[in-house]
Amino acid sequence: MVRVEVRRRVVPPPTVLTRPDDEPTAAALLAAAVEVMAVNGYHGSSVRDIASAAGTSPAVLYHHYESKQGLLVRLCDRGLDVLLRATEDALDAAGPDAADRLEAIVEAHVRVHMDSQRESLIGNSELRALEAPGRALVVAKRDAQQRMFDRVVRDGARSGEFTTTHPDDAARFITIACTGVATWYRRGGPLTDDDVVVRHRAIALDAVGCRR
Amino acid sequence: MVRVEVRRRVVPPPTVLTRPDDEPTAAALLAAAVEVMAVNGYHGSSVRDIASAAGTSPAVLYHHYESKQGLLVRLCDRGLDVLLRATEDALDAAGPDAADRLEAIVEAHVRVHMDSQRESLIGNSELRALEAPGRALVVAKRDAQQRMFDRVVRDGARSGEFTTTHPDDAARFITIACTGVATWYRRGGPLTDDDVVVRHRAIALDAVGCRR
DNA sequence: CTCCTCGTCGAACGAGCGTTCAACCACGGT
DNA sequence: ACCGTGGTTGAACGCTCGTTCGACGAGGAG
Repeated sequence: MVRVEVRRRVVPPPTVLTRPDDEPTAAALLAAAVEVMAVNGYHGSSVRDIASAAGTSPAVLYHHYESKQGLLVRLCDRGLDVLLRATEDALDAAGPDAADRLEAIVEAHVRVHMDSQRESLIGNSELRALEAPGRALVVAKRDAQQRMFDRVVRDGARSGEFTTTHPDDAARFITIACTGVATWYRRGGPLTDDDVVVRHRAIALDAVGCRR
Repeated sequence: MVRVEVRRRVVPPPTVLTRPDDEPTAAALLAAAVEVMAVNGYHGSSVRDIASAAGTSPAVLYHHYESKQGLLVRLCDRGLDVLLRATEDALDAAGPDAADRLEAIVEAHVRVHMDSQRESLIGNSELRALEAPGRALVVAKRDAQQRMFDRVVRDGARSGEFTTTHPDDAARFITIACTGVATWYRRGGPLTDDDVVVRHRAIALDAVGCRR
């Protein structure tokens, strides 16, 4: 009996797929996908729409990405990496006070959702369009992000800096509200980025019952 | 020259369209659409999916609704009516204290988003799938809902019951977090409906800086 | 009994979807 | 000068989409 390695073939040649951003066309396709999907959603955006927005043809999209689905996965994954990285960096730079730490991650989270607004929108509204393998990856990273908020709020509650009696729920409350910034923020609107950050830091502190 | 009335024909017979819920099949179609679209989104759900989930054929869907788009509009519209109605009723029944009023509308908002979870999900994530006329209607009702929160928080801030210095932002913060309940709440999960309500009332009060 | 009306439904329409592929062409090695 | 190679492309694949329509059959009027 001969055992044949069939599984491996499911994954296409990795050289181009694992580093798609080196190729300028791959990056253009990713950017175009962000643009188009943020407006019409995953199922509402056709491969032709995305390709033509990137100035190429559908066929070249398939030279750089496994499929439309693979493009979405890459897009969400990269977006979440940016978010996680920014939040981790903010925590590293913050002092030991729970209030400082909460303000730091709220600011990081909110800024990413303004700077990478469309990626964030897609990452949060197209979770259901992700098929199993990609979804697991994205959900894991979202959970990791949530856990950072949980930890900071829990620490503050334990130390008595925060008076909230429901730290995990308050943490989720805050995360959702800060993520929601991507849904309403408009560059050039009545609030500057800094305005949005300042207010969200303040409201988040209130939400955990921070004595100030 | 003869002028022919062509426009009129675009709109199908109105008797069935203006009161679709009286017809059991129309109601079944609406329920099926909620079920299917909550999972796959508007563009990800086909008319055939919806019709077969309702136990009928695509053709009968077009006897009860103008189009797939019309079905979505009706769905969002009805969902928002339920939400608005619940929130208005809660305000009417609440006392004069800003804290009581905020708790009342938070509870109403959260309960609707748990009871009509799928409708709420669709209404909040498929806004972009709505075409111009329907979208205007839905946006107007969403704004009305937001304005109720704005008013209550502003009143509390003016009277000094709430110490927040950014009442409108806090109101939006709260609305978004409470709307987000529809994205994570699971019936039979670790938290009962009442748990969720109690916690959201408490956190919302904290978020506006309510002295208690 | 006959006819006419009207709701119902299977079948089909053209369009657009995600995806594939064979032909193509520029180009580097021999 | 020649050939082989590998990225690029227009065209096409099979399929599913939203929507339409003509045949059908039950039921009331004459």
